[in-house]
Amino acid sequence: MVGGPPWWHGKFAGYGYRMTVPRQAILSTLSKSKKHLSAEDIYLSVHKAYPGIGLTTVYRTLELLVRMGLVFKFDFGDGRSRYELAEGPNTNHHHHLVCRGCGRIIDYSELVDEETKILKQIGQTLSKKYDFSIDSHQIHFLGLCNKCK
Amino acid sequence: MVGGPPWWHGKFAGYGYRMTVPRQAILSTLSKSKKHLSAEDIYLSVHKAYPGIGLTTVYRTLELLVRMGLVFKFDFGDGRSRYELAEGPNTNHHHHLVCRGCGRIIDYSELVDEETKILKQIGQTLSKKYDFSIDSHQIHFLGLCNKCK
DNA sequence: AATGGAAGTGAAAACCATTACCAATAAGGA
DNA sequence: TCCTTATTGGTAATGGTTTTCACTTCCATT
Ligand SMILES: [Mn+2]
Ligand SMILES: [Mn+2]
Ligand SMILES: [Zn+2]
Ligand SMILES: [Zn+2]
Repeated sequence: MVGGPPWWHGKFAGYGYRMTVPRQAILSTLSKSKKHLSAEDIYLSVHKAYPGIGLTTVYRTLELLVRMGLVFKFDFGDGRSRYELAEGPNTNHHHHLVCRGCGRIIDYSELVDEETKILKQIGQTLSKKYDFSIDSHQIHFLGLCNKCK
Repeated sequence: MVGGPPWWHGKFAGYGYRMTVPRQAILSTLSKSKKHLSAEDIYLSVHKAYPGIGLTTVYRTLELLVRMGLVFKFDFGDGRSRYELAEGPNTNHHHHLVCRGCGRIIDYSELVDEETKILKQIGQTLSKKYDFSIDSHQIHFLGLCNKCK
């Protein structure tokens, strides 16, 4: 329940990156939110505590975090990218239902175990056949939510 | 092998839409390509045969076709949307490997039968639980292709 | 054939999320 | 503390997509 340094602290030095205040703040914001935040969402949130942090830095940091595998980047079709913390001690593997009417996103983690089993198998087959190293996957179900149909 | 009117001809009148030259041309371009075309790709292709057709119409038409379910729209992370004809007599259900290094997209249709089986099941469960009507799904495997790893 | 309303179109301008640029700053090992 | 270099923030561009608006085409009805 209590502290200790956040679990991502170690990840930076190893790559030759520095752990800075903006990076802390952005990771902290991501870890506290359960939504799918846009770059601007994150900028506004971070900006309250650290008004000096600029939007450019948010974009740069997100790109870095995605490259490091700490954050997932999604496109749900609303014209801006959405970010969420990758699986860690506090987040579970899940996929998404995307409403084409209102853009609502529903996370689901039911049955991901079954999915995962089959996807792992498929991933292995594809890796071999196409000489492609897979490091993550996304599943989107598209349709209409209860309010929109 | 030979003609008859394209299979999509019927789909328009039913919705109160008209079958026009630009729409014909765009569908024709999509049906002849095996790649994942951007709006500009389509514009350039269509423009050769019909120099009068504008980029705006391409965007508008693609939006319409996506709404009608005749075309799928994808975001593979290269900053522009990509389109491909939905499944018909000539196209098969498939999913994608997306290379984070060079952006290469690999279509695969191996094992989609197994996927489909499980996804149909999962889709039903989710539909019911979230009162959400699913009309399509996408699976992306992200990683590095042989040239990039 | 003439008419009128609705659907469709193209050129240009506006939009806006993201990126490039560059001078200034801060992190962290020696 | 000093030095090297990663990092940052403001501003200006970039570029894919959307909006606007006047004009054209389609088609059901006189
Ligand atoms: Mn999610
Ligand atoms: Mn494809
Ligand atoms: Zn909805
Ligand atoms: Zn590649």
